[in-house]
Amino acid sequence: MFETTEIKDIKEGIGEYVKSIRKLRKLSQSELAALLSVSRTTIQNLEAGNNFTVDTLLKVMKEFDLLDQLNKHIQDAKQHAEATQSLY
Amino acid sequence: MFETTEIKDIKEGIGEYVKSIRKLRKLSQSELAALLSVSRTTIQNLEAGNNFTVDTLLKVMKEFDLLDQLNKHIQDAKQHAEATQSLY
DNA sequence: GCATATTGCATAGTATACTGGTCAATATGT
DNA sequence: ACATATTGACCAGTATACTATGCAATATGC
Repeated sequence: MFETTEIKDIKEGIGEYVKSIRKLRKLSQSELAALLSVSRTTIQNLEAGNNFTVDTLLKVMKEFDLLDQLNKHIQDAKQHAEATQSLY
Repeated sequence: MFETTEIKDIKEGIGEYVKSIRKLRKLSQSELAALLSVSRTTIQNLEAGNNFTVDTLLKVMKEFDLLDQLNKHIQDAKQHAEATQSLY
């Protein structure tokens, strides 16, 4: 049907996700921030669902070895879009 | 084994992906920018693989009805992380 | 070929994400 | 209970994403 998810929902979901994997690794916000060379405030805002840059999110995902997986998703999605394109 | 994908690769991949779905919808950068109430420069930078905010990316994905799908991915990933957590 | 639309890139000003710091409230461990 | 660590929230200053604009290079359509 129609889109029910809002941008705010996604940002909050990402924040909760980052928090859960950070806990999995038994890291404090300060420790994670230090690993990524960003401030704790940046981690705090990300986890709180405020606006942030992709660089910040991707630094987190790189730290947690999620970049290759994400890259596959993006490449698949791109291939799908380009395949659809070529039908016309 | 080890992570081979770099942050820059992801941003470029996202840029190419956005460009391909924009073309699918037969929109110019200016038209998409107007739909999202952002500047063409912002779309240009996103597609070029420069740094950008999640708000910008999510506005694009919302326009292309991709938020629900993205939300599912995030919730699944979060569930997985929390399930792993509870094993300890 | 030509005219028009679109794109890539640069630049200056504005908005805002990021930084570094502090403090109170809340967890955590002994 | 207590001491310590962690978190959430705020604030002032800095870095940078976003805006608006212009222009050259490249597509697109006639």
